[in-house]
Amino acid sequence: MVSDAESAPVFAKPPVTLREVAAAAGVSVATASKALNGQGRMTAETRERIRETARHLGFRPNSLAQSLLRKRSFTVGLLTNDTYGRFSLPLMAGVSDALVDKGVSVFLCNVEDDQRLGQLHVEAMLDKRVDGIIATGKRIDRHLPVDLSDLRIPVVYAFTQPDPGAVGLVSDDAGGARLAVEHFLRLGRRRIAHVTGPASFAVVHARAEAWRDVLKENGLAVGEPLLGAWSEGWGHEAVEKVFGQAGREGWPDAVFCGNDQIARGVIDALRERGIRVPDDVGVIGFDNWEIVAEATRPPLTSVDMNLASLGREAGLALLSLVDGQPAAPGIRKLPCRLVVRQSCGSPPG
Amino acid sequence: MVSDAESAPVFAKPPVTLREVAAAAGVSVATASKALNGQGRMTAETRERIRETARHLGFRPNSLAQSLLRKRSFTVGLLTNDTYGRFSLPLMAGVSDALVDKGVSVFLCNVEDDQRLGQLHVEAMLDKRVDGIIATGKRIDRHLPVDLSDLRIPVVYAFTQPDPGAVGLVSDDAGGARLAVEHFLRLGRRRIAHVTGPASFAVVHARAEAWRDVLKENGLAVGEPLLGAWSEGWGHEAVEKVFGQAGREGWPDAVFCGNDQIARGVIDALRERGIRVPDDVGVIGFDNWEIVAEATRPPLTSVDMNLASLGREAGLALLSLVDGQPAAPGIRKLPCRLVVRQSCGSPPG
DNA sequence: GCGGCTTGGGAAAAGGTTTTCTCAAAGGGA
DNA sequence: TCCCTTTGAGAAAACCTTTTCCCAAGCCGC
Repeated sequence: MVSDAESAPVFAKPPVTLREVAAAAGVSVATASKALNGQGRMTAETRERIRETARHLGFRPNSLAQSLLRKRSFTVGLLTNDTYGRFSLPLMAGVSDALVDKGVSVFLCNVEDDQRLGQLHVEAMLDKRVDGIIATGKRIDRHLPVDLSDLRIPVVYAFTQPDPGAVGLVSDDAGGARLAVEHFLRLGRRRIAHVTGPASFAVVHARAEAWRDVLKENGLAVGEPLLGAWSEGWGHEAVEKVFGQAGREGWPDAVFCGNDQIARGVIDALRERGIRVPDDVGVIGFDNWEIVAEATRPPLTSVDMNLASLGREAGLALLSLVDGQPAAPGIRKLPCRLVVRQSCGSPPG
Repeated sequence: MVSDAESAPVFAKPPVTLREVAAAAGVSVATASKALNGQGRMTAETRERIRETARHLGFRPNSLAQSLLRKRSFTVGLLTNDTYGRFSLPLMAGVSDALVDKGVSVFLCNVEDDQRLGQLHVEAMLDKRVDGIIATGKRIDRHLPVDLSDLRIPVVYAFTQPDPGAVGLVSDDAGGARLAVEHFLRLGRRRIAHVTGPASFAVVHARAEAWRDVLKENGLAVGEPLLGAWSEGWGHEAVEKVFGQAGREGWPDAVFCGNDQIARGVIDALRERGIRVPDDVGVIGFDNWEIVAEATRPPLTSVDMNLASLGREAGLALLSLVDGQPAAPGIRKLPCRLVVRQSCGSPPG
């Protein structure tokens, strides 16, 4: 089909410049620029002729030159230390999604937990004149290993601990927990246990407190949450602790879990003890990690933190900051939603 | 500590330019440039004085201006349609890791399976004068929804189907399968079943063929692989099919699974039937998805595709292409490795 | 016929850096 | 003392686009 000469990968042919377009159309570069940008005054036919020439030549303006002039690169940096994790991913997709339509590209910077790497990435981004930075991480209550508090460009924090005075977006964990517990209550469940992660996580306390609050508001007995690891194994252990003792009548009829892996462990352990889910006990997880939630038997009802939306919001917030809109500093909490599957049963009706 | 005036986020202060450094040092910009880049001729003290001035002023060259001039942006694009998946992540980390030290930043572009989005991202990257593009995806045997075959910049394909004549890096799935089966053989297992994904995936055939070959080479009976879905559920089903019938003597003593989720389903189903892992049956998975492999009971031995290395290699390959080194086109397969946990038992000795 | 206004379009600067060319001064040999 | 070479450093072009001025021609009213 194509000749050898053409099929050989020749990367040399340089892109066509505005100067060439102008020459081909018989005008000056100034006029050409104005024609293409809808600026300046000229006859309609001149404008159209230039546009046609540009189209024909496949002209695309050099972003580098534009950025240099406008002092705006249409580029932002996304800093994360959660490269392998499942939190950053939907979040990044949301950011990218919100920005691509506005012609903004995203530099992905994985800083691990390495100060040096963080420094390196931030300097590279600054040198490349990013318009702003979004910082994200695997924990809502930890800082990235890098100081962004004194940059000359705007910074938005999403799903990570913001610096004081900065704009931060996080999930409303307490609200998410309420969603779960109130769902149980609507289904007629009354003895609702809470099995969650380690005390060192802020979200553990936020969710536990909300769990406690809802129970109190409804005049129900409140116990202590069971703190452990974020793992299936801890789910098993917890079931042993709670269901391994005493008479059946003291058992919970619902377990609200701090994440989906714990919930998975809980469900498996319950099944192994012959306790039926959802008939005897309802279970709700957190994170709505689909690949886990859909594989449990029965599929797991779970709280979704809407991370993609969080990412989109973060992208838009950064953009408006870049445009000079003063954003209200402080932490904004975005609502979670409950994804109902089959681990809680149906209302008694 | 800091005054209000200082703590207010003022983004205005522009970066210091070479011109300012030159003025402060009492030389021309040309001399300043040469001093900082180790070019040109001047007295050692002049050079050092300029460098000191630059350091003191916190001068950092504007990458945009440099790129414009050098026609080299130290920026590459990473195209993927696997934003939520677990394959792209380690791969992206590897790419970023290989490039950050060379001052190269990575644009992350999530194209989903959307042609329009792909086009949009590619054009944005081209406009921003990326030096090259790495294409990656969730399947080794599918193209991204975008044509990269005729760009004027180098492209490397990693873990996705390359265009003919391009440079492609993939995992050696056959080699990985051999690793697994040979591990079983070393442990004295002789009746090795293979439960894997749908026939529409090329890797399914590559791995199954390697499985078959190793068995043949060792003079063992070869059956048909069991094709199904990439899910835990299919793992359960498969166990039922294989272990649900006939006498114990016909049962396999090992199951090689096409991914870790299937393996997890297999292990759970075996346990539920009272068949012990690894005593009665050994199990090996594929992907080494740690969060799954470590949560199975017992923890799962699995084939790791070394995706981070794949990413690093892809990054380096692209860089050498950008530097004008002609790389051998075609698909290069990178070896897998076996991560041994406890689902296969110990050698008989 | 002339001053002023509009219209269509160009020249040039700006943005920050690199690189090539040029040039003046100094030094050395005869 | 004169010529040639080396040394040290600056001027200017180049990269590509945008934008601000500026200018010439044509038109209006008077």
